[in-house]
Amino acid sequence: MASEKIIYQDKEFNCSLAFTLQLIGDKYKSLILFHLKEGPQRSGELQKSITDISNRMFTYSIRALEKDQLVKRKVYPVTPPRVEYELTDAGKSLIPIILKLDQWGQEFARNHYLYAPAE
Amino acid sequence: MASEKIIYQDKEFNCSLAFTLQLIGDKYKSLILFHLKEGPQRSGELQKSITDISNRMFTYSIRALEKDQLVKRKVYPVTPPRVEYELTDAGKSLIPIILKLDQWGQEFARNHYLYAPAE
DNA sequence: CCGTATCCTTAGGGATACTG
DNA sequence: CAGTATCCCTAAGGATACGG
Repeated sequence: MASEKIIYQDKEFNCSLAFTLQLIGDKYKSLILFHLKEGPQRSGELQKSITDISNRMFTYSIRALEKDQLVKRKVYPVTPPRVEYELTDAGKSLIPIILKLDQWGQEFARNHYLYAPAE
Repeated sequence: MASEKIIYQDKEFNCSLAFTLQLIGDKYKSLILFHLKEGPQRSGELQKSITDISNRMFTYSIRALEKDQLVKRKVYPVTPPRVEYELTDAGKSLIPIILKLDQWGQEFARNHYLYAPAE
């Protein structure tokens, strides 16, 4: 049994699911992890791959993921600067679950006819 | 390939993961589904099982889940009223994934020593 | 190219009180 | 018991501009 409480950033979680959601349950973090699944990506490329994310939220989210050690940041000291992000082992361990969420959404959308008709 | 767009409630999603997150990626919805995994629950019991949810957010979330056909609502015409919620098939299909997220959180917390010491 | 800072708007969410 | 309605506040998030 793991019914003890999790303490993280001055918050208490009596359910580990609630804790997981705190880490990746927002609008962008799991999308970022998802787009890193093939390997390291340049910062700009990564940001572009996530449509409709503002610069501000991209930085905010990737910083949080970095602090939680789900992604690693690599800086190449060149001009102009080159920055790459890649998944840590902990980050990688989330990918199979995120893939399932993606697949689930696909099926749900198909079953409910939510796909826009192809042009 | 399923690279077409998903349209849902006047929003476009070019990634089915983003769509999934729209459905259950907030603070409470997946928690509610999670607590329904054993079977139907009375409204009050369900709400109590989710610590720290306000009445307002409980109603709001369960209505959304109902509209998305992830939970079913059963009303017994008695006084005082008795209302039960249970998972639909679509809702049930999410449980294995949610369980994995829960387990992932447990492990992560253990690896990072985030559990409060037992008393 | 990469990131920070600032300003501003909206949406998420708590507390309380009230009805069938 | 189950649910709405109201009020209010905080945090999520967009847009823009600027600096190393």
